[in-house]
Amino acid sequence: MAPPGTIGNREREILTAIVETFIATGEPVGSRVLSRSNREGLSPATIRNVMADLSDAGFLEQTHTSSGRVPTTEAYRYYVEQISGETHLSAGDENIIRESLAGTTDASEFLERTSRVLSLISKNVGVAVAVPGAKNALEHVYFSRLGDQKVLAVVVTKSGLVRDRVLRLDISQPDLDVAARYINENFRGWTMTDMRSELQRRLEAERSEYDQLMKSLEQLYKQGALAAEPDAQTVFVEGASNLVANEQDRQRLQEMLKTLEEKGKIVQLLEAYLDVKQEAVRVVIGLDDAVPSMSNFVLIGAPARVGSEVMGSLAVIGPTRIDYQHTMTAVSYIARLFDKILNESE
Amino acid sequence: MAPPGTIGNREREILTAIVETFIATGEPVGSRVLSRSNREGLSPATIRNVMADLSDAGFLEQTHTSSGRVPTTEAYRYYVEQISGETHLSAGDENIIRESLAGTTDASEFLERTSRVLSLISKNVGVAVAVPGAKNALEHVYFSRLGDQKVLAVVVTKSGLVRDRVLRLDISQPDLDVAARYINENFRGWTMTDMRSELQRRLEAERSEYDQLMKSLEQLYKQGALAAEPDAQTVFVEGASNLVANEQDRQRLQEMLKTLEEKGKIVQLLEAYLDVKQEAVRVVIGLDDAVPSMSNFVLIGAPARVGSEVMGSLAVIGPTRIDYQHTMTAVSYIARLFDKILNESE
DNA sequence: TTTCAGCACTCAGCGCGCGCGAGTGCTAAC
DNA sequence: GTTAGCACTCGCGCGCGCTGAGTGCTGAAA
Repeated sequence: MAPPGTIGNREREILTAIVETFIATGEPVGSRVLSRSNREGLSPATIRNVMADLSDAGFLEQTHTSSGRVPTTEAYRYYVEQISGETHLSAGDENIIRESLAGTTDASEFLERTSRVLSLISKNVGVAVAVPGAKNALEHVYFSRLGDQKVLAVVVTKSGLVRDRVLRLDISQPDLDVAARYINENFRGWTMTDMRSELQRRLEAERSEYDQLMKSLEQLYKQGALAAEPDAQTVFVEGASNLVANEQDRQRLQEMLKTLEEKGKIVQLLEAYLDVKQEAVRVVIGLDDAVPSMSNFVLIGAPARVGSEVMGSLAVIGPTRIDYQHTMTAVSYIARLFDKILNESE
Repeated sequence: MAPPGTIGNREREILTAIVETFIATGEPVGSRVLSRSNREGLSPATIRNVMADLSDAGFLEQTHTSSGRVPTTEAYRYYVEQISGETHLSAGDENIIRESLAGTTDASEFLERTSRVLSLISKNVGVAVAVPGAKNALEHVYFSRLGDQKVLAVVVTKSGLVRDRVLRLDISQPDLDVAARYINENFRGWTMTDMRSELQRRLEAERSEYDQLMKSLEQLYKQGALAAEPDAQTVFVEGASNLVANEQDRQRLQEMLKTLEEKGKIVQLLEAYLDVKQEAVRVVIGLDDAVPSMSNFVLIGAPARVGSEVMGSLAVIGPTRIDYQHTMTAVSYIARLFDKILNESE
């Protein structure tokens, strides 16, 4: 017998088999079925011994003394380590993805569709968020007087992210044009964050002169015309209805749905777990420390980037007994497609 | 005894009492409780007689022979007819509404928040849709070349609806400016629909000349720069998680959630049932012919208008045992507020 | 004619006991 | 190290009877 905590070849094989059959059936797996599907033809008794060891090592649990075994969070972590590397996307999935995402030109639209595609393919919750834009480079701004006291502000980033808002301000169109020209000429190519802080510095410094331009800029700035906080519209969640099938407890189901409605929480979740610096698909098993009701749920996600610039992230949220292989492949494929499609037109 | 089908004074009073206590408790109501709460002090036996009549008339149902009575769809319809007219918004609700909606300047933002506010107040599903914009008057368009082959198109309507999209096109900025100026000078104030058809006519007519302007316009038009189809982003649904508490059947729950995810279906639902020409709050009881799984659900909605122009609609979707009085008041209040807030700055 | 007390009847829900069967751990033999 | 055998555990489904809320009906009082 292997020392507790360690995993030998035999153990690994059986653990993998348990995880896979549990994912397939959703029911605790016993030694009998396992022995039948085992190609080495081990007897149930032998398997029981191994299972006992795996239980000691913390990879398996029993709902009650005489039930089959259920993989623990640890078991899934181990399982995912084993399988990662292999990738093959089914033709059907590839079709769905290509059809839904072809012809997309801007990041926001791509991400919105992505959430839908992911939910379709994984039969779970697909989410996507577009990065606040704070780190994006400014392409240009555009101000336009609307009605009596309303001003439309449009901010466009190099990466094609567009964001508009209507402000309650009373500035004439010529003044707006001057302000826009000032920003476009001085700050094109700056990140939003840098631009904001530099602008603020200049406003402070030149307060004394206080000409019309500075006055307009200050008003625009204060009303958030150039703000870059996460925007509610840039979080996309799709397929929440799939949770109904995957969570029996009504109380928890309701809490999870509520969480998914809070866009801010989603952003937080993805930011906390997805290391945007790393390109690969990331699998987080057990989301309970972020969202208590999601203890037996996982996040499979990846950053969405164009070249080296991070534009957002995409992920699938599903129960621990999700099809990891399948989902990881799809996520990774779409992440690469994102880069490819959005790069080709720059 | 009143002839079957008709409702006398006594019957009406009892029916109202039944509907109200059922809404409050959610459990079939029997003759005993009813007699206790009845201020005329009728005995259970008498009430039973009346209840039998109401059952015959199709206003009450029993889940089984020896259970209390449950109001039918008909009963709710009758009940709503009775109560409509009275309105008083609680101070708490008014606060929530004022706080959430104050300072909103554009219709889209207002409607988005409205869906959240409605879901909070009614503890049910709040929805809001912004009208496609087809009937909105054009304020101006704005085209901007982004990257190598990308063009940003922004369309602004008089009512403050902004809509942007990125197109894959290769037109120079000067050409874009010419095109934008052409549209702004010729079509400002036109409805989107009229503008589109007139533009198409001109394109056809002047095809022979085929100068650069016409060429740009045609490309822009074809890529949908001026399109006005319903946009996914202009449908707001909030509070879907509240359904968990209100629908016991998992199958149906899942179907309903799925329906709420299909933005198109929501638009359809509101369009079908809300007569935008009419200003008042509309209550639709039993949504089964539109959505089979929503047979015991109701829609309480109103058009959102600025002056006489319809900008969208807002509604609450909830179970038949919703607090009609309360919800209707909130919906009506917000609809009026919409007009007031968005009007004052034009 | 209307109201109501009394009574027999219905039936969902609940708790209880029981047997089935899947699955286990342990032991002893190979 | 492997495995057959065996005693044991325990969730689950089923049937049963009781309880209590609620009904319809009848016949008497107002």
